[in-house]
Amino acid sequence: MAEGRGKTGTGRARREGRRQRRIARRRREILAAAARVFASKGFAKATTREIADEADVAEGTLYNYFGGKREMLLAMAQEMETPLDKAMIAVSGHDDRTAAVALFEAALSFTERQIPFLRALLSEAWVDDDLLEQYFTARLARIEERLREYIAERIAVGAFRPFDPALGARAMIGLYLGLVLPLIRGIAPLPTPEERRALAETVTDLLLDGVRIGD
Amino acid sequence: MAEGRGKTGTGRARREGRRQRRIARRRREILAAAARVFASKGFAKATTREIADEADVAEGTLYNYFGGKREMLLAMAQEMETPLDKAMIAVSGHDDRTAAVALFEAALSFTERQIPFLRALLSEAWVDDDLLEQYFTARLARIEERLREYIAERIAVGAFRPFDPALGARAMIGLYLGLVLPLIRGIAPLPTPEERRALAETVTDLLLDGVRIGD
Amino acid sequence: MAEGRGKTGTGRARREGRRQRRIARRRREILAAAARVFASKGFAKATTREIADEADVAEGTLYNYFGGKREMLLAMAQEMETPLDKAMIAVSGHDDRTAAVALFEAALSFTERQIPFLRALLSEAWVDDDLLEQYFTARLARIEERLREYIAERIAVGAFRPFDPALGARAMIGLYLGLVLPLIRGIAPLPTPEERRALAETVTDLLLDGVRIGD
Amino acid sequence: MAEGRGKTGTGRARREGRRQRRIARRRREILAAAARVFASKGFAKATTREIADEADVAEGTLYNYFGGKREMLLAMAQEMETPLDKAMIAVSGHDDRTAAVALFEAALSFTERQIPFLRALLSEAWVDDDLLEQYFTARLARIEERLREYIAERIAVGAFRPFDPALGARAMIGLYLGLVLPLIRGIAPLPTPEERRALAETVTDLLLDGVRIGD
DNA sequence: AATGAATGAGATTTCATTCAT
DNA sequence: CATGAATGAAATCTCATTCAT
Repeated sequence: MAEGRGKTGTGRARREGRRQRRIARRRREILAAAARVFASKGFAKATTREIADEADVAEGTLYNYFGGKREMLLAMAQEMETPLDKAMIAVSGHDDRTAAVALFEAALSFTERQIPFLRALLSEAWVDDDLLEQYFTARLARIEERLREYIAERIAVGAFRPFDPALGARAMIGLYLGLVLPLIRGIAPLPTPEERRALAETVTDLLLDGVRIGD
Repeated sequence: MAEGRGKTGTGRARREGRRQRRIARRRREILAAAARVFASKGFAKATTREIADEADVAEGTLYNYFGGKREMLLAMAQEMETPLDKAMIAVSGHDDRTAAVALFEAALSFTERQIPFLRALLSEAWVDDDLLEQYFTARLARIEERLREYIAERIAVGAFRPFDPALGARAMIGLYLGLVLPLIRGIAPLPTPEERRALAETVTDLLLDGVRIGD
Repeated sequence: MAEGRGKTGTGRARREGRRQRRIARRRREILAAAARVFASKGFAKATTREIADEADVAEGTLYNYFGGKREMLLAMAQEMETPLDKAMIAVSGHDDRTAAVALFEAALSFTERQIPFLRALLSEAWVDDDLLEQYFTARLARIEERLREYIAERIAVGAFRPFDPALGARAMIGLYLGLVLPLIRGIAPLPTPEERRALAETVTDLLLDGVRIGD
Repeated sequence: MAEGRGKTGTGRARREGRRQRRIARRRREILAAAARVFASKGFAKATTREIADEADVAEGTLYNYFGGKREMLLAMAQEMETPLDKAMIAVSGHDDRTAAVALFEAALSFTERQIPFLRALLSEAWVDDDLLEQYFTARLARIEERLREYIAERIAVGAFRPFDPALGARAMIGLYLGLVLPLIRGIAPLPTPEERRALAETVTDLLLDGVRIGD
């Protein structure tokens, strides 16, 4: 912040910088270790000893970086990207199919990147209302609203057949969740990029034109 | 001493019957109490003290009916109906839309009836592979297979457009799961019967004909 | 007490007698069952449920016959014969060897008859001073005293070489205990009557003349 | 940073050494406390709370040193010396009487040193077959075999009168056990060194020459 | 008298957190 | 900052005893 303090100052600053980076790195390592443990046994069954072992530090060290077990979970939630807004803006202007496929792919790949955090957080969000609301419901609600508006508009211009936009939005999000949860839980294998695209296209086509031939 | 105890015999049998019923009732009460507690705090955080309080018995009494906390969970799983087979048979012969709406409604109403058990079990199934496999994955896999066959057949006769039946089946189950999980988790309000039907119809129509007008 | 009360009285008395005998028999059965359980797991680890199962009655029934678990143990102790006095009197007048062999055999066969009770009681007497004192130390002390007197007298008349009678008595009782404990504990096989006699004779000869030839 | 840390290196090593010793000492303290408690109430009735109180640590601390109550018992058994082999070798070459007296004294003094452990272990060995076999029967069997061989040999050279060596060995061990158990149990006072020697001599003389004068 | 379900005190064990080194 | 032993609250489970039937 204060600059130009000569050699010593710079040296101290540099050292300070290294220290900061070292601390940040250690923090990330611990968080990643905690995520792995939470993911595999659930938050409640995970022990600080296990986390410490996984992170290769002593138990006491955990408390130099986090206030406690629960704070690690909250830190994970905050660390997680909130990505879909960008993706939604990026696809505006394209036709329905292109946009939908791109969005679906983006959502899938975002999910995959966050799997350990998501798996860890969901284990607890299933029973913790605050966590669920703050980090999941709230985010999904924003997306759902956008979808609702989009659908309503497409119906208004006669591009979509008339149906309840709210139900439609819920169904789309439901479809996404239902496909993605087995990935997070680890019972469905991660798709290759090609499979991901094929999945996105198939689902998009089903959504747009349905399964049935004729009308 | 010997014989001539029509009355006595009956009396003893009757008493035994009452006893059996009393025991079965108590067992159900405890299981329901456990389900409520598991559902609200998750299996791991639930304590036997809370379950006992909720069931209004002493802690020790729990162990006269179940071997321990985990056995209560397994008892819940076994108590749960496996219903969809019947429903699938019931709708065979109807046209696609009628059958699909009926199935979806059946699945929804089955789910609603089992909400406390489902919520309790899922909290643990999220971190317990055995439980997940035995009581969820296995059941869903059977349903998924049936769907796959059905789709393949409809494509073969030219009623459905050609797409990967496996992906289609996964997508349908995913759609169901995604819609139903918020209900189980308790963040979406239970639909009224009318809403349930509307939801089933909307989803079915989306599935069959898609959102888009024209082709 | 009051006799000649006619038919009814006699009938009632008879019935009462039967009842008394039935009760006494049931009591003995329960005590024997308890002894078996105590013997195999020790008093502390034995459970009333196990005793009840072994005796083929309900748990509550135990409390109609005994005040509780501990009272069963005490009842065992009281039930046990105190036999050696008679035996000691019986052998007086015989020569040393005959008397000693007979005594040793009597002690062995008494012990064998009481094995379940002894094993049960000793498990607890090892840690319960009252029980040990009341039922073991006290009895042995009486026997030890008699032995001491006997030895002193034989030394006085020049039949035994001079040695400390107290130590000698302790050694004899110790010899008996050390031989008999493995039987009670169940790690040495019960001797046949012939083996018992051979053991008694060998031990007696060792005691009287030692192992060494010459002098 | 690199090298030149003769002092530091030594310091760290020293600290580590102190730590190791502190841990070992604490372990011994806990084990001794456990032995006292087991000895006075028996293994089954002893509670971890009592052990912790006796050792003046918190209950949880016990589990930093031992896996549980039973592991404490096993640790005691393993900690116990197995001494008599050395003693038996030490006396070979002496005449019978000198050797026997020395052995008996050695056995007595070994026993006395181990009294708390022995008393603790025997309380459980009385009802636990594995413990008895592993830590008592097995050791005694080895000693018994040696005695048997020794007796057989002495009989062969005409030094001992002919009798069953197996019975003789059993009798000698029985004599030892019977004399020593009251000491372990705490009902006979510990002998002074002089009394110990007198006891060893008396018992040896009885064994060698018997009580009887003449033949 | 017999039964066995209910009880609740108490035992063992785990684990998040603290703190002296 | 790192360490890891100590802590003690809390959880699960057992079992002797009671008591309504």
